[in-house]
Parts: sequence; C-alpha cells; structure tokens
Amino acid sequence: MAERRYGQYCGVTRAVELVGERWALLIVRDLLVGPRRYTDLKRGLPRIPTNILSSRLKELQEGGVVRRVPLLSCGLVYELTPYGRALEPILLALGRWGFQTMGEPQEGDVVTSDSLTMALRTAFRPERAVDADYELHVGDVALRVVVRSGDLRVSRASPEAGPEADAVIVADTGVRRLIGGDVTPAEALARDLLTVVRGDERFLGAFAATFHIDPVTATDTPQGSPGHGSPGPCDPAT
Amino acid sequence: MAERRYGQYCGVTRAVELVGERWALLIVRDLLVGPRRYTDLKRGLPRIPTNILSSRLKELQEGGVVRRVPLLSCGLVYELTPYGRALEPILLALGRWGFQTMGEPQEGDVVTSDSLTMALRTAFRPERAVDADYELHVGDVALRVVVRSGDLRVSRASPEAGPEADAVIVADTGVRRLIGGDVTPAEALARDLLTVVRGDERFLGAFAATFHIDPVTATDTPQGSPGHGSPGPCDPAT
DNA sequence: CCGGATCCGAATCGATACTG
DNA sequence: CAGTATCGATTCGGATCCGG
Repeated sequence: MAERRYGQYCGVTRAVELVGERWALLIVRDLLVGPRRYTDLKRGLPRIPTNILSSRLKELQEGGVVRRVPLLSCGLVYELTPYGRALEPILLALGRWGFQTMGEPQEGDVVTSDSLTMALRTAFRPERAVDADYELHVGDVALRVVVRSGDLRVSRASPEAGPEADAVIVADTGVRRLIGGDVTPAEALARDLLTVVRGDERFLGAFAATFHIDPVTATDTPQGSPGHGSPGPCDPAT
Repeated sequence: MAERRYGQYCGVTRAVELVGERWALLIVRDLLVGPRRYTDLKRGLPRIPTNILSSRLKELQEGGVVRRVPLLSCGLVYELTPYGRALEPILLALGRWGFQTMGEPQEGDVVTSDSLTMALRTAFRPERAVDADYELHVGDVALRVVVRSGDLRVSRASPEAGPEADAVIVADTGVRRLIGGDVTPAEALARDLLTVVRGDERFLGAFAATFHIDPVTATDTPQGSPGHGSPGPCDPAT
C-alpha cells in the first residue's frame, strides 16, 4: 500500500499525495466539523465503501493529517491533527469555488449534516453578519444556526425541543440560490424555493446578508507571465 | 466517460469532482504559470500517461476550468478560464501546506520549471520583499527571478545571455530548507546546501526574507463545535 | 451496534506503441 | 505536434463477514 507518487519535488504535489486520493478531502471536510467515529464518517459519506474509508483513514494517519483517539471505555474517534486543521481555509475556499457551479442536485444526491455545516461556514460573512438564531432544514438535515456578534455556531437541531430559534427555515436545496444571490429573499418566498414555517419572514433578509457567496472573483492577471512562453509569438485565433 | 460522482450536494464535493481526479490539480498548477501546449504539459508532468493527460484536459474543459485556444497557424494551447484561474489562491495555499512536510526528495523526483515557479509564488512575501534580481538553479531548471517594488516576476533564464542577474544561486533542493527557515543563509552556505556562484552572498539574506513559508499556522479553534458531538461525553484517553 | 477485514467484478490508471 | 489504441496492473465499489 505504498502511497501513489507523482515523482515531483513540489509542495502542491506533496499536498495532493497526502489528501488527493478519492474521498480523502471529504473525510477531512467532515472532520473539520468535529471528531468523528468510524461509523459517523460512514453515515456522513453514504457511498464510500468501507474498505476505502479504512484505507484513507490509515493513509491520513501516516500523513500526519488525522489522529486516532481512543475514548475511555467509549470506543474511539478520528480527529484532525493541527496539521490537518490547517487545511480548513483551503477547504472553505474549495467549497466556495465549487459552490458556484453546483447547479441543481442530481438524482440520488444527499445533503449531510456535516456538508451543510461546512457550506454555511464557507458562505459566512462575519463583516455583514446579522445576529440571529435559525433552525435550518434541508433535505432531512436539521441544523441550529446561531449567529452572534460576528461569530457562527452550527449544531444539530434537537428534534424534541421545538420552539427555540427565531425562525425556522425549510429550504430543500433552494437555499443555494439564496446564498448564491440568484434570487432575493422575496423572490425565493414568492417562487416557493423555501418557506419560513415559524418566525418573521424578514429573518430571511438577515440570513441572506449573513450567508453569501458571490460569483467567481478570478484574479485578473492577464494570464501568465511572458518569458515562460513556449507558445511563442502567435496570436490566438477568434 | 461520465464523471465519477460522490452523490453529495455540496460545494466541496463539486470541487473535487471537477479537479480532484489524479493529475488534474498538477495540470492546473502548470497552467497557472501560463498557457501551455499539450507537449509542454507532457514535459512538465514527465510521469503522466498521455491518455490520462488527454482525458483530464477533456474533463477540465467540460468542467469549464480549461479552454482550448487555437493559435493562428501555430498549433494550439490550453489555458485556464477565469473560473479556473480562481483556483490560484487555493493552489498557492495547498502548495504552502504541502511544502511543510516535503522532506528530502525521493529517488527519481524531478523539479520542473512550472512547479518551481509556483513554489516561489507560494513562498513570496510581498510585505517583506527586497528588490533584487536572481538567477536560480535547481536541478536542471534555471529561472530568472525578479523582485521589484513588492512584485514578483519569474521567467525562464535565458541560457546564452549570462551576466544579467544580481546573483546566481545554485541550490539543488537545498533551497527548501532556506525557504522553510530550517537554516539561516549563513548556515546554508556553510553546510554547502547551496552556493552563490556569482554576485554578493548577501543576496541570500534578501532571498530568504523575500521567500519564506512558516511552519503550520493551524487555526486554533478547540477542535470542532459541541452539539455535533456524536462521540458524547467521553474524555480522550492519554 | 462498533470497527473494521475479506473477497470479487468493474472501472481507472500506467506504460508503451502507434497515427494523422 | 497532438493526440488515440491497446493491454496488464491497480484501485475502486459493493457486498458480505467477523470479532468485540
């Protein structure tokens, strides 16, 4: 099980050797939410084969990204090492980047608690954040989302204790267009992309201000430096 | 050739579906330096099978990451779309992350012009940059590295025109320890990790100030939020 | 239930050869 | 220069099984 190498002495190469294998970054994504048991990971990644999960965890441990922590008489959990946690800004940026071309969900796609939590983190704008307390339902995931003084805290919504949040938003995948700015809160309500089942509908404005991802933001360097130009002095056609 | 899906409706998932396949991010890395021909990419990725390069380029085009641009009577090049270029900060961060655990080169590892260029970009500190003009040799790659008023420009060193740069640094892979801060410029010279074949050796101090990657920088959130805690109220052992 | 290990067919990857 | 074709080696996916 020697790790598959690319044969280059380079930081990017080393990085993709550590976390570039199939499923690895999704495991890291879930572990960024918190330590997880083997079974939690399996539930959060419904289509991962168990032998692959097992291999990845082993490789991530060898790479110093993940640590295996036994709990006193309670089984064990996997958690990120400090080195693994340093991937957080990278995964948030990757999530923002991928968000922009997500389109509509494909048949069979699921939304998991951890992926939705990370999605909210990627979209969170501390500088525009409006204090509020939401309960957000997407698919069959229900999260409690508390925004307070520029800080975001996401946890699972407790099923029994009902009337706690300021607003309960039910938004099966339509929340993407709100966060992406494709629709205004009013439009989203009018087109029934989501509903506010309890609390003032105006909390939707606060939500849209707090969670937002704008389209692209490419660095507009004029595409590469000259001097590397193997292409030479030819103009692009069209 | 249907893209291999993970079955999750999530930004990170979408991102790894677009650029997570083997070799894809290394292709993007090279294209971040500038538009490249098929053959350039092949030379820059010596161990990529040509059919894989072909497949990846096709997939990256379908994903809107790469564009195929015919040159007037001069063949064609691949270049990043604006969406693809938006990966630049992510690849730079990944490069910094991987850099920290690169260790010594393995047998057969190569350093390519594009990978070294990107490595310099990942390590570049505009705020500490000292204006200078280097010629940097690593392996059989020779780059011209010009730092001027907080700006970095890297190009291939022209083999014939010799005496141009302020200093010529020859540093087969030892430059990693200098950039990583493992050694001071003086130590690097004393231990013969690199040599300054022309120009004042003090340019090495400028170089080390300008190009630097420090160890880790993990966000020190106390490891995940409570409320997600399936692990429950058990203390970690040890 | 938890934490995997094992087995096997299907898909992908790697290496080389070949072509317009 | 810019790929396609072929084929064996690996890896992945899906299912089952097993010890605590």
